[in-house]
Amino acid sequence: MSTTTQMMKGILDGCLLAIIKNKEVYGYELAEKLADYGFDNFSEGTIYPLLLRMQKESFVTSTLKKSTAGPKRKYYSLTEKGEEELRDFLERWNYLQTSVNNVLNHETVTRRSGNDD
Amino acid sequence: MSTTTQMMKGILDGCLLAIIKNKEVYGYELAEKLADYGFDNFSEGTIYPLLLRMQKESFVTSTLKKSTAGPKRKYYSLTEKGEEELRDFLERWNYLQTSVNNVLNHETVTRRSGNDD
DNA sequence: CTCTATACCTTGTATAACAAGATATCTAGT
DNA sequence: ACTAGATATCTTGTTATACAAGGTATAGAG
Repeated sequence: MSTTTQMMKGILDGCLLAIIKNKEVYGYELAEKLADYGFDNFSEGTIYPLLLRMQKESFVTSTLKKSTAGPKRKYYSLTEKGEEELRDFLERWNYLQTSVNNVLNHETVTRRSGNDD
Repeated sequence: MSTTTQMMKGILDGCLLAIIKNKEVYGYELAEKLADYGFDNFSEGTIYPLLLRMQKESFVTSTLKKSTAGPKRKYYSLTEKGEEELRDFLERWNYLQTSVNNVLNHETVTRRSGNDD
């Protein structure tokens, strides 16, 4: 398992949420399109289980549509709950970025008061 | 398990490397000091196994020193290999940050040559 | 009818964070 | 001496998630 793989844990789902919000997509497309954003290609064994998980949690819904060449595609779109989850992710991601960069620059922080989310 | 927990995977070790490079520290201290950088307190069940792992991989070395109040402290410092690992981590982290932020801003990336956009 | 590309899904494995608990050391109070 | 509490380290078992490897199915081209 690569080291970058570990860094994607808990981050990839937020990325998918952001992509789906922008534009209806199907799984097979995602596995390829992520490269457009600078990621290495993600395996289908990663994408599909994640999409099913997110649907189970009602973050996304799916509809089958005919393909021009192959079996039907399952297009995903964001639910209201998914948008909320995306907003939460954005907050967590920004906070993580700041904290990690603080460590890397040896900049300590005056602690937030009584905040535990 | 919290959602932020997942996001720390493969990131915490780089953070520890950065802290240790800056200043010799012992494990118990780390578990507390990370809060200064904006992180929630990390459990000792996270810190100690990670330090042992990094020592096993020769990223850090340790020396026991007397404590003013309690058992001996195991102070860790960076090896040459550890510094190299830290540089690698920095690169991976910066690349990850950029890629994730690209996704979140829907900014695709022109990969390699053939740029006619 | 076969081959290839497209499209989706499942099973099992590896890794890393963490909760819970075990162990040991030192000081202070009784 | 004994007890309590803070300090300090380590281990075991659980959980979440990325991924490799494999399976299934559809459609067009030859």
